[in-house]
Amino acid sequence: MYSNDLIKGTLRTIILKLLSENTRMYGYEITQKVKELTDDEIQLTEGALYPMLHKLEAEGTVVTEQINIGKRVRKYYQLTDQGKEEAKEKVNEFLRFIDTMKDVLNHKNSFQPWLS
Amino acid sequence: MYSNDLIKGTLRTIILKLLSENTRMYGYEITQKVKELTDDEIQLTEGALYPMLHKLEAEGTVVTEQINIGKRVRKYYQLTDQGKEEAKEKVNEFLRFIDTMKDVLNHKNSFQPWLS
DNA sequence: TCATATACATAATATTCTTATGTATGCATC
DNA sequence: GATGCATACATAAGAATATTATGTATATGA
Repeated sequence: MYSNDLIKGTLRTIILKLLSENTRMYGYEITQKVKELTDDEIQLTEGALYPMLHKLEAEGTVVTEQINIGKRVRKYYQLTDQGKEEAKEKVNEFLRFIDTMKDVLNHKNSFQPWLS
Repeated sequence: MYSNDLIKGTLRTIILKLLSENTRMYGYEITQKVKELTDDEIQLTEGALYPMLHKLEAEGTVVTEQINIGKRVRKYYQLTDQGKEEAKEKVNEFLRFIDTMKDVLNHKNSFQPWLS
């Protein structure tokens, strides 16, 4: 498990990516998929996930569909056309961003002969 | 320039990395170095930077030294031993994290023959 | 029956960021 | 000498997003 603060700012992008690959998913399914893909290293918390899903819906990025599974309700989320577009952009931007971050974090920033 | 929300959660790690390579730096210098390293793609805002530096000082991660440059004051930040340790950990953890994120964001998550 | 998994949700709080604002010096140029 | 830009610090209000805790309820296997 990573320390929590690394995940900040990535939640939206993760959700959009998964929805862009899966046509439709429900909240709990998203948490499980992320656990699986990251070998338990990233675990989404419900208190962050559900508010974000609601926000995406309010924005028109996703639409929902409620399905009854036995007596339980399951709420599916699916990208709108606008959402699909946004997903592509966000994912690409994030991939570029992490390459930039790699440059920063791998870079030797100064020559300090007294340390060698 | 990246959209702002990508930078979230990375500020602390960026600062620690730069300080671990440069023995000591002042706030403005950090903003300029990041601009330079990222070809202007990441620009730290002062409203985020200074509070974070103050927090790092309060935690004992860095110590400060004020230098007079003409009539202006410049405040240098330098990692403590504890800070050096933390810097290594945070940077390594972040590099691992972005590899994990790459897995998530590059992964084809399901086989959907009706889409091909 | 008891624990765990599935499945949703919200509320209080904390953290961290943006945006705006303030102070002040140094320097080049019009 | 005024004006603008760069240097250099700082804080405050507000927004966004996360954590932690809690609540509801069904399903299932030991």
